[in-house]
Amino acid sequence: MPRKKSKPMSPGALSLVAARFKVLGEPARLSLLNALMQKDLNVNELVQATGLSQANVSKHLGMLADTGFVSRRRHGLFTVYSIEDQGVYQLCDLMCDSIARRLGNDLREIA
Amino acid sequence: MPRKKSKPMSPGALSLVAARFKVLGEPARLSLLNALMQKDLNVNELVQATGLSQANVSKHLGMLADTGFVSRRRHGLFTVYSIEDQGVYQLCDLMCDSIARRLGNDLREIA
DNA sequence: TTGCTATATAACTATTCAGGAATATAACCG
DNA sequence: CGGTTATATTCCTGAATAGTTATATAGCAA
Repeated sequence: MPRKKSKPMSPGALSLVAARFKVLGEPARLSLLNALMQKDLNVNELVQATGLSQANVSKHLGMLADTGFVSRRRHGLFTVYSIEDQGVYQLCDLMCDSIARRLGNDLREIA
Repeated sequence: MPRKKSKPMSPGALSLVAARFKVLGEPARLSLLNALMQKDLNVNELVQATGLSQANVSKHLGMLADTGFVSRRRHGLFTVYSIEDQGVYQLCDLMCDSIARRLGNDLREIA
């Protein structure tokens, strides 16, 4: 039973939305966000939390900041990052729900 | 003021979630989903609705079906697709909200 | 100033992947 | 059966981009 709720998106809105989903679609960036969801962290702490290289972390953080998902503030030598777009919590929760449903459906198909 | 709500995701969960976000992160696929959000459509109708080539549409539909976002049923010669994962409605709504907030913030920064 | 640490950026490489062209498969009709 | 339509798939090429290495910038301390 289809739901047919939301209004259709314009082509412009579509590419904006897609671009934003794509930012969340990289494991490295999602890993950074995941770490920041626990507490604000500086770059070196994020390097240790994720196991990524410093250059790679900085690059992805730059992209996350440019797209407004995180914000940064300097604290002496350090740059501390925090979640800026609180929507990422719900987005990740929803996606996890979606995966849980999918796993349940798959199991049913096998059985 | 940070929120710190969700529990941290395991590396395995992270890559699953990222992979799923990535599926939504392609304009062509999001466009197909957007069309299907209005009503179920067959491949040729989706070709016309999106302006994409038939091969391209079939390929993206295959990926959307493999990941459980859409389902397909054959109807004679036609294959009719429909939204299977109802979560895409909320996901798109949330992302649109996120964009709206971001645009508002940007304007405030300029002013 | 020099030196040190933290972070950002630039240049390069390698991989991923979207799109197109051609072909294959499937389902119907005569 | 052959023919036609609808859809799927295969192969290829080009563009986008993640990751590495090296370097640059920023801030602090002596």
